[in-house]
Amino acid sequence: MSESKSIKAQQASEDTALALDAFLPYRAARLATALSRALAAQYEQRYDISVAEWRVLVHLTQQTEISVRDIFTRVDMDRARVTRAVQRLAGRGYVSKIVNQDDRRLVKLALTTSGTALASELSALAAGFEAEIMAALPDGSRDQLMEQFEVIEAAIDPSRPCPE
Amino acid sequence: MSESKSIKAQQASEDTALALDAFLPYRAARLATALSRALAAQYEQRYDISVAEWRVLVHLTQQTEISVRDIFTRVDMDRARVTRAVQRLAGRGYVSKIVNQDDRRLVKLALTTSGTALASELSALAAGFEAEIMAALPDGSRDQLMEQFEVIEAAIDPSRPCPE
DNA sequence: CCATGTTCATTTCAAATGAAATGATTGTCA
DNA sequence: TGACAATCATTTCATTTGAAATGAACATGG
Repeated sequence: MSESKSIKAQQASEDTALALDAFLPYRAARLATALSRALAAQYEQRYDISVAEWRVLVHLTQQTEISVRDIFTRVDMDRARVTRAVQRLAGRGYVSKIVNQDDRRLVKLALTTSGTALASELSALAAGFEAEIMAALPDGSRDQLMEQFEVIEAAIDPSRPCPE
Repeated sequence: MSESKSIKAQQASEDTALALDAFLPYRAARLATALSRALAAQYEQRYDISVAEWRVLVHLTQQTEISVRDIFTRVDMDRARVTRAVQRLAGRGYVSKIVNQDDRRLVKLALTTSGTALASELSALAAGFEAEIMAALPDGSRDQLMEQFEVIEAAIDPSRPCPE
């Protein structure tokens, strides 16, 4: 092992050096993938459900009779990704797709009976997962976090209600 | 427009309904992609650099004479992704790759002169980006956020120093 | 010194991804 | 009414992704 191999840990031009560990976008990405992976590990195998499918399911738990567009605009996913997730969920009988007769370009999505059951299980699992994690933080941290997330997102996206 | 089309906003089994907007993994993912996209928009075109390449560059700003493994273990990326990012950076003359003579399986990566210059520009840009965002939050929020991220990651990953 | 097992970086290959194209439907406005 | 634009879901296609395979170099234990 090249122990004292003159570890030249050369800090390239200190003035501009950026500590990646303390850099918000990087840390946010790391946190998000860690959370996503840990949660997915709890259902992907057991239920054979992808993250995209999970999001569609949970979203339909809140509002049903909704279109593909309604989902991908709200759920931060690509149109194609939502379409595919819905296709697979429909193929497995968890979601029903019927053409909206008022506007036949739209599709009315809804959970089937088994879809509702599945969504309930997943929701319970997810709630438990989150509770377990938040238990490591002091009370109120959750609301505080959400509030901070909200502010940051607003600061990023100019199309948001940005007072000033 | 099907105004009063009996929007049956049916809340499937309220007890298990999960508010996606208040669900930490979802919000973290949304925040991360928003940050990543906004930042990438500032350099991807101008410098023709991907997120993976950006991470490698910035990482080499902190420690050089380092291997591919050192990077992907610390930077939350796949081995293959790091290899590819390094390949492209090397091909464009930003990064040098030399075989480590003490252990010829390893590669010693380092920024070239132009790589150092590019990294400096990108670091400055990134720092500015972050500062602009953090300005929307009260003082101290940044450290607080990082601390919370740290705790959450520790709560997720059992392989971390989890006192108890 | 040899055999076996590890650890690297890279490549392979199948699956996921998303931007743009498509086709079907609706809105608009002359 | 009819041409033209807009909107929706889906599909296409080229790129990206990551898990596993590969090959090269080292470590270990007989």
